[in-house]
Order: sequence, then structure tokens, then C-alpha cells
Amino acid sequence: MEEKEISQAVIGRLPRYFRYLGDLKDEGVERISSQELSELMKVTASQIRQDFNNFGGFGQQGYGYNVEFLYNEIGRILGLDQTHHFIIIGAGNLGQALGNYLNFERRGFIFSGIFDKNPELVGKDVRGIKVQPMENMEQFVRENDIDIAVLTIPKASALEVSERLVQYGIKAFWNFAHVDLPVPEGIQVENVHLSDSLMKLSYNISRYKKEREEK
Amino acid sequence: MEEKEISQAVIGRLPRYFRYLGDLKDEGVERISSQELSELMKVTASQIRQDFNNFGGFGQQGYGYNVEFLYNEIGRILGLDQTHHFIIIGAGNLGQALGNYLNFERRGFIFSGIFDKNPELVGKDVRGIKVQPMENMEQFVRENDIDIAVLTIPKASALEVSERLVQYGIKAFWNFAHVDLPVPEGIQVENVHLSDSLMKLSYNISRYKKEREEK
DNA sequence: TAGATTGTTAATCGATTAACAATC
DNA sequence: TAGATTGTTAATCGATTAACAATC
Repeated sequence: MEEKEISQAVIGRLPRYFRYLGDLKDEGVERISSQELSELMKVTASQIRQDFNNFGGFGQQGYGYNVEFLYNEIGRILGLDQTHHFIIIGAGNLGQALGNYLNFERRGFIFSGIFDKNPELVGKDVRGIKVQPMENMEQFVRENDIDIAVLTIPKASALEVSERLVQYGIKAFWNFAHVDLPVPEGIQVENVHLSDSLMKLSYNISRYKKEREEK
Repeated sequence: MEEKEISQAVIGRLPRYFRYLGDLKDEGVERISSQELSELMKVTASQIRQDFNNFGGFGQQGYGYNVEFLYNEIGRILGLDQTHHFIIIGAGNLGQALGNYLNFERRGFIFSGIFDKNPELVGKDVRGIKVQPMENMEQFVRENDIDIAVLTIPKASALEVSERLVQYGIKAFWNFAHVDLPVPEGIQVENVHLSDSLMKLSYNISRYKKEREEK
């Protein structure tokens, strides 16, 4: 079966392709060449062709790529044809914001539950779903076929909570807590470390300022 | 002066070093070798030494690195010794959540204003700061030495708003809108595309599932 | 001094870009 | 058929890892 592993560099670019192709599709564009797409996206045409060919040929010589077909294929590769139920752990500002965000539903991610240890938040309504106490978590995960846990809790509790969730059968974490989760093999983790992102911005501001001062 | 450009791959790892060193410092650890740090962080000791040496020698042969010194140096490299004032454009769930997040202040990022075009949100209090109408934006940016704009608005308006902000003197964007901002040279952009991140997670879930089925 | 560990050069690996034959 | 553009191989570039001399 020998399927070659796709590098995370390629995977990381797929959502951006998907976004551009979706926009093109909405604009009614039917076909596009790697050359045209490269100008639009500011990447090399060579990279685009290499990336797509990781998954087999999606184009046609002399024609280019059919926008809608390519869009659908990339969506399928990304697993967006599947449905995933997720719960949010931590009903603070960020947890509530993510629960309220509707666009995830469009991509097959279904907001199914939200939990918090703070009794004052328990019972609060987040887009039609009531915040539950942490004690309900195990039963809820086991009974509702939950794949993904979104962690919007402080780093201090993230490790312990993630371990419990693995036991209950969670397959993936979308981790906003500012720690690295040491999960077992086969459990997926995608980190969103907001402060790391802000620090990178900070570095680039400082660096540019320094460059200008040196001139 | 010939200062070599540091690759973004290295920059991207600095916040993680910073986090680990901060934890070590808090635990009272005084010194650490690249070998020990590599085991902790699950990266090679070689990479750690190469990364640090981009900025000059921080260690000492036979001793290792002084934790506190290294922590401070990396903080300085990241520009965390500077103070930056930021405003949030878009006072929806995510905008409010970011405004309420206190940890950014610790790193020198000062929440200074929040704006929304929705009159129902105008006047609302977010951590002691009232949501202002978009019309106030220009004057506020010009008068309050604002460096960073955090964009938590829909993609439809992000382009137009970012162009205006550049005119008003904004130097950097922390962009949560799901578009690429075509900013002029010298303006920094750090993107946080949440749905891209979720799609990567989706891919990895699907891929792992497929792998298991093939066995 | 001897041992430890960095700083740095060299080797390897992987990702990106270029080139072009295949083919629609 | 001729022109266009992919799919794919080869060349280049950059990042990571290994090795080891320098040095604390």
C-alpha cells in the first residue's frame, strides 16, 4: 500500500489553497492554471504543482485545474467531508467566543458541549448549550461520540484535564492552553498559542525598527 | 554592520524556549545544558545551540546556560522589554475575549481601545475600556501612539479597515480575519487563522484513522 | 588539570525552485 | 496539429543534525 507520508509543510498550506479556491468558486471562476494561482497567492507555480501532486494529479495538461473539482478534492483531503463533534473545556471569554463562532459548523465541526469548574458559569447559555460542571464531562464524552476537545483553560489544569479526556476516548485536542500536551501516540494535538504568536509579532516589529535605525 | 537575517523558523521557536526557561526559572533552576533542555523540550541539543548562537554566545563551555540570563536575553530579542499599545477592531465575542485576556499586559502589550461599527456594542465595557464607534478610530490612533491593531472583524471589511489603519500610522496587525492582508512593506502582520488551524487538526484526525484502517 | 559542554564547521536531510518531457 | 500547461525529474537552496575543536 506504500502511501508516502505528506509533510506538515504541505498540509499547512492546504487550508490556504482551500480558501483561495473557495473564493474563486464563489466568483464563478471555472478553471485556473498554476501560473495564475501563483500570482494570486504569491507563491511559486512550481510549489503549487508539487503540492497538488502529492495527492495525485488534479489537473489537465494544456487546461489547468478545474476550480470546483480542486476545491472539493482539497476539502476531502482535509477531512472536511467528515463530521466531528467537539466540546469546549473552559467557559471563560475565549471558550465562549469559540462556542459562539458559527463558521466551524460549516466545516463539519459541531459544537456539542461546554464545561467549566466555576459554579457561577455553570448553567450559562452559550449558543443554546448550557455550561456543565466538570463532573459531567466523562459521561458526556462517552455517550455523545465526541472526537475533539477544545482546551481553553489555564495551563495549570490543562495537563490533568487532557489526561482524563484521553481516558474517556477523546481523539484530538485543539489546545489554547499555554503548555505542550504530552499525549499518547495517535492522539492529535493542534496548538494555538496566542502569546507565542504575539511574541513573533513583537520580534518583527523590533527587528524592523532596528533595521530602519541602522540606515 | 552586516547583521545576518534570522530565519523565521528560528524566530518561531523562540517563544517556546522562552516559555520553558520561564518555567525553569520559576522552579528555581539556575543552569541547564543544551542536552538537558533538549530532553525536556524534545528537540535536538544541536538545534538548541544553533538557535541560540544566531544571537551570539549565551552559554559557557563546561557549564551550560544560566537560566535566568538566557530567559532575559530571549525576552529582549523578542522585544518584550518594549511596550506596545494595541487596539482591537471588532468587539464581537473574540474581540472581547482578547481584550479581557490579562496575560498580554505582562509581556508589554497594553490594551488601549476597542472599536465596533455595531451601535449596540458601542459603550459596552471591556475590562474598563468602552467600545467606541469606528468614526473615533482615526483620532484615537493618531493621538494615543498605537502600534498594533488586532483585527477581529469579518473578512469582508478587514481589507478596507486595514488600509485605513495603515494611513493612520499603525505599524503591525494581529490578524484574526480570514484573509491575507496586502499591507505595504515594513508593516508587520501576524495571522491567526483559527479555521486553518482546525483544518490541519481535521487532516491529522482523518489521516490517522485511515492509517489504522489499513493495518 | 581533567571533564564537561559550548560554539562552530561539516555532513545530511528535506523542502523549494527550475526545467522540460509528456499530454491534453 | 500547435499551444498551453501539467506532472515529474533534476538542481538548488536552506534548515537540521552530527561531529569535534575550543575553552571554561
